[in-house]
Order: sequence, then structure tokens, then C-alpha cells
Amino acid sequence: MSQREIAKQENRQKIKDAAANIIRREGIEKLTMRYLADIAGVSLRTPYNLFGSKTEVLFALLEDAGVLLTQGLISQSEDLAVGRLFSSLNAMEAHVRKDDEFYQTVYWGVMASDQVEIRRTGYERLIELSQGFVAEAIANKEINSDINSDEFGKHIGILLMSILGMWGSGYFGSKECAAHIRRSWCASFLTVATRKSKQHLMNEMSH
Amino acid sequence: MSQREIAKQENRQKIKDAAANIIRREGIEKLTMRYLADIAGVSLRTPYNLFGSKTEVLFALLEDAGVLLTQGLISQSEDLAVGRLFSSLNAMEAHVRKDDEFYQTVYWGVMASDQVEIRRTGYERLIELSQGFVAEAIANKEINSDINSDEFGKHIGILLMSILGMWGSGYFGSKECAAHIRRSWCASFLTVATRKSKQHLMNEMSH
DNA sequence: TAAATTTGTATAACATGTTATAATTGTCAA
DNA sequence: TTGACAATTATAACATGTTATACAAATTTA
Repeated sequence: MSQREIAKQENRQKIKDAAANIIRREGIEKLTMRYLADIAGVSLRTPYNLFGSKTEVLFALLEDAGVLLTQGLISQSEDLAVGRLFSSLNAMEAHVRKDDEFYQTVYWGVMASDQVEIRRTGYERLIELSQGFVAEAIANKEINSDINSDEFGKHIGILLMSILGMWGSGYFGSKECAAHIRRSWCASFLTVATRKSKQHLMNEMSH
Repeated sequence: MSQREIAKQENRQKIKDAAANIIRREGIEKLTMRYLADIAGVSLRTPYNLFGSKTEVLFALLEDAGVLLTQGLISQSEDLAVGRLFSSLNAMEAHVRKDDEFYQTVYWGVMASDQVEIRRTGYERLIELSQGFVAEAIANKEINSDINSDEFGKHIGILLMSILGMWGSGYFGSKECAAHIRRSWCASFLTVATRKSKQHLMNEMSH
């Protein structure tokens, strides 16, 4: 990595740190580009050079937090694919809950922006992840083999994204959010579950 | 109604008409307050006097369209409460589908705003509506009497609002939106359905 | 080392939502 | 009819996201 690239990364980091600090300490209303540049010790132009827009600064915070990169959180210790899906939901919840208001604020900042592309990126990632789980569950004979894997996976992913969206809007906290996701996932899976996974789902349902 | 009040209502209508026309003909990006005032033939101040903010102008469009006042759409011809719930979803879909892009745009304009109160108003209304249906379904013995009516009703309402939110974000159209709502509702109701409603729900599920 | 290139800075500017202010107009009540 | 009041207008202003421009500094490359 060249000197230039190093300096860039440092500036990126300074800006992200400043943004996070402002949001935490003074609230997102105070996060203006001028103030951000000021606190980060760079010029107003620099965040635009390095991120593109205010929304993309916020998106970078989310990415760093790994909220969108849930792969890393997935538990390996479950034998059922369905079980792993729920574990990853639990891990996500536990992770976000430590700093609920912050994540919620940042998530909303990204999702409520008019930059459609960024939103769509988030959607696609999580839906592909869901579809992967469903495909695995079918291969595993945890759910009926006659259902359309991609379609059902998409539905599961959309439930996740939808309810996350409502969490972002501040209507409820991460605990209640996870409960609604869990409940709707259980219900959906139960409509296609085989004997192998039914018991697990019933347990999961009773939370 | 006094002259003054009449003039006010006329101005409100002129502004709403102008807003709808701009959105339809030129897209919501062109809907600036200055241009809106211009097209409506009023001063820049007037929309603020009569509505309060840009978001509230959009909200008024939604209200006029009855998207939030779904009560009027509810079919009376079903004997099951659960059946009526799904009918009202169908009616809503049919209504919105006639002008999908327009409603979607306006809905998003309202929901993505930072005016939390307005969002919450929309949420509360639909959730109360859902809770009413669920209470009725319990009274009707269509679903198990040992479940918590308010809690389950809220869950149903949240599924609706969440998925509507994703529709608003432009991820899918009203047809797919309704399909996801229907599917998730069926799955949820099936977990608590009695013999009386199970068959209906299975039919509904197969779309 | 010196020119070329990239990156950041300073400053101004623009569009837009929103608010302030003062003047004007229309309505209503006496 | 006329004075009081309310609503509307015209105009300017402010904050904020974003872009433009000209210049300076750092870094790479020849």
C-alpha cells in the first residue's frame, strides 16, 4: 500500500471515528458535513472524496460494525441449518443490543436516504444469505423438497429485511425486533417443515 | 364554514392537486416547495401555513387516497373474521395497484422523512386495526382462545407495516408486496388457528 | 532531483427545506 | 362603513447537502 493509500485510509478512519463520536455524544441531528469535517480535522471536500456522500459515511459505519456482514456471526455448533439460522439471528441481536440506539440511528440514516443503490445492496446481501440457508435446509431434508428454494428463501429474507426496517425506524428496540423476526420465521418454516425440524421450530417459537 | 375556512380548504386542495400532478408528471425529485407553490399558484409560505411541512403535504395525499383508512375497504361479505382480513388486503392491493408507482413514491416520501410522529401515526392505526380483527377472530373461535389477543394482533400488524415499508422503498411492487403479507399472515395464523379457520387459511396460502 | 500526478484545502456557490419580517389583502364584526 | 383581525404574499435569510474552482501540498515517477 502506497503512502497515499495509507494517508487516505487514515483520513477515512478519522472521519468514521468523528461521525460515530458525534452521533453518540450529540445525536445524529448534529452530524452535518461541515461539523463532521471540522471534528475529523479535514476539509469539507474530503468526506466527499473518500466516501461520496453523507449516506455512504453512515454505510461505512454499518459495514465496520459488521451488521451487514452477518456471515461472521453464524454459529457452527448447530446440526440443523434451521438452527444455525436462528443462532445467527440471536448473535446479531446480542451484538446490536449492546449499542442499540447507535445502530438503529445509523441504520435508519442509511435506509431512509434517497440513495436507492445502497439500500438495494443491503437487501440483496441478506436475501442471498437467507436463500443459502434454505437451500441447505432442503438438502438436509429439514424442509419439504417440493418447495421452491429461491422463492421461499427470498420470503424469509424479506421478512428479515422488512422487520429490520421497522426497527431502524425506531418503532421498537432490537429485542422486540428479534422476537418478531423469530416468530415470523418460525411460522413460515413450520408451513414447510419436515418431522426432522418441526420440534426445533416449536421450541424456538416458544422463544 | 366561514369564507376564510372555505378559502383555506380551496388552497389546501390546490396544493394537493399540484403536488400530485408534479409527482405524476415529473417525478418526486421535482417536487420542491418553491415549484409546488408556483404550480399551485400560492406563495412559498402557504403550504407551510396549511400543512406544516413537505412531509405533511405528502401525508395528506396518502390520507385522501385512503391508503391508511383501510376501514372503508373492508369487505362485509365474509363470514370469518380472518377471511375479512384477507379480503381487505386484497381490496387494498387492488386499489393501490391501479396507481402503484404514485402511491409507492408518496408512501416512501412520508415514511422516510425524519418526522417520527407522522410515521408513528400510520403505524398505530394499522396495528389497532389488526388487533381488532384478531380480537374478533378469537371471539369467533377462529383462533385459539389462549393466545394474547393484543400481542398477536400487534405481530400481525407489524408484519403488515414492515412489508409495506419495504414496498415503499421500491424493492417490489404492490402485487409482490401483497403476496408476502398474505404468506406471512397465513403462516402466523396457522400457528394459532382452530379447525374452523384452518381450511380457509390453507386455501389462502396457495394464493 | 525535478516534473507530473494525486490528494487535500479554502472558499464560494447552488438548491432546497424552512423560518422570519414586513406589507398587503380579504373577511368579519361592530 | 370602518377598524380589527387573520391569512397571504413578497422577499430575504439561514442551515445543510453537495459541487465547482483555484491553489497548495504530498507523493510518485522519470
